Amino acid sequence: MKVTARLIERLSTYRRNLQRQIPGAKTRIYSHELAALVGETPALVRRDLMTIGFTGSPAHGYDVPGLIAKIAELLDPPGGAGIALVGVGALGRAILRYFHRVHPEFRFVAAFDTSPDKVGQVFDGCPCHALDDMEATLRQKLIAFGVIAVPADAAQVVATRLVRNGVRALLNFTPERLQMPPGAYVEDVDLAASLEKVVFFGRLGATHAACPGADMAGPESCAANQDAYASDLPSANS
Amino acid sequence: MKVTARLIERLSTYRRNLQRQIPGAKTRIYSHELAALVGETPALVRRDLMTIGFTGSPAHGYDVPGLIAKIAELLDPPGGAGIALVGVGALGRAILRYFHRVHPEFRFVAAFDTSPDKVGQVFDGCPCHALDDMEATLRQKLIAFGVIAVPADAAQVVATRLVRNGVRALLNFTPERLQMPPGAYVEDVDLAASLEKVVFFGRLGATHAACPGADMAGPESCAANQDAYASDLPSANS
DNA sequence: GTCACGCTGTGAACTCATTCACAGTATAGC
DNA sequence: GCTATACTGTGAATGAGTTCACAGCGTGAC
Repeated sequence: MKVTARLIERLSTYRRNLQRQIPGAKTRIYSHELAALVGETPALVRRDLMTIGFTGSPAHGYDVPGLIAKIAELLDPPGGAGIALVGVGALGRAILRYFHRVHPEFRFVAAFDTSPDKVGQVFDGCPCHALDDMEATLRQKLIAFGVIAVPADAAQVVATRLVRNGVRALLNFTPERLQMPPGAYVEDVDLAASLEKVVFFGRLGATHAACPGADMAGPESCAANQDAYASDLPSANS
Repeated sequence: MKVTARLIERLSTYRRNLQRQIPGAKTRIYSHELAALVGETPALVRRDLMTIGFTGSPAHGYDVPGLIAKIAELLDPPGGAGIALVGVGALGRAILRYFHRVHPEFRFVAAFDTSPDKVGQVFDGCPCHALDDMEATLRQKLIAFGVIAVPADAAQVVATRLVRNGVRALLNFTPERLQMPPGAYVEDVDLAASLEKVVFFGRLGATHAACPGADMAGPESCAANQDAYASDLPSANS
């Protein structure tokens, strides 16, 4: 089974979108339906499900609960993942709140910050420790995953401390490229670069009539779904 | 010039990392130096600069201020971009604060929320309006870019309203796949999927010794830079 | 019972992105 | 001035990732 990051990302959205359907309304789904749900092609959906070894039937498509279970088996760690957050600033707190409310399956079991008035507080169920307690806390709670939401200059230092104490993968909100030992994984979320893309392609779409096709080609969602826009959407006026 | 989203993303990080260097310390840079700075290959850096039509000299490499200027010319809209935020919850406020502090070049000129106690307030320099004022405000301030940080169910409705009133590109923090008219651009930031990747590949790295190479191949940063880790890093103990 | 349909599973084709590899060239050293 | 060096610019090779296209099959209609 060749597992790429893109595949994991898509599996995650498959599951999320399947769960979002009214439960029980549809216990089976065709590749083209799931594809429409997540904005991919039916062929890719079929290939992905083939890749993870989940098979459907030509007659009824794929079994929804079974697929959700299969994805869970693949993605979810057996005991539930304990995650640490470093940096309880505005971004850090937003992350804690967001996951606490929307994705409680990700358990943030410890946060770390330098600020004395944050240490000791509990943010959305996650206790904030002093940075000095990091080593002890990480080892005691067997934390294997970390989220870095500190200023860029501190990122590498923090990352190094995390991986030295059992953390094996990081979500990095810093623009810094982190040096990691082999085997460790870093997923970067670069908000500035993302917004930069928005501004660039938005400007493009304005000038030329086009994102797609000709010359300066915009990607992804850009003009995907040329069909069925406009009038027959959930109306939003007034 | 064939411009892809990946290219824009890299250009953004090239610039950010060049600017982060002590100004004036280095007015020229070689492709392999820039590559090391951003975690890419020298060949890709050269290809990217070639793509945007920026040339260096074999003797001295690329001119740093010139390159920064060239990227700015390409990425930055002439008048500065006016951006709107919809959804001033925890995530929305964090976004406002983050960009206000770290990237003030992105000007958030209006925010929108349903909650009456937020309307009228100013968050990090960005005034919050009622959702009903969206149409007027967007048109009056000529806002062309939007950031969606509302609950998933509201995302499509909000997106539709935005693009109907002049917004041409969106940054979408919702897992919802937005239906857009052709020419409009959506950049998705899926925090749950990102964390899911972290958990998955972190777990992999634990079990097998490997992310790279064999069989279940992890991507990106995973074990990139096997060199120079460990002891000679900015020390972080105690 | 038989037929036609529409779906899955998948090898092969294709497209896009990255890396290789080297010709061309400007400098520094001798 | 001439040679060795180290880099850029870029066509070609490679390698992912995605889509095509179709064989195979279970189901519903008649």
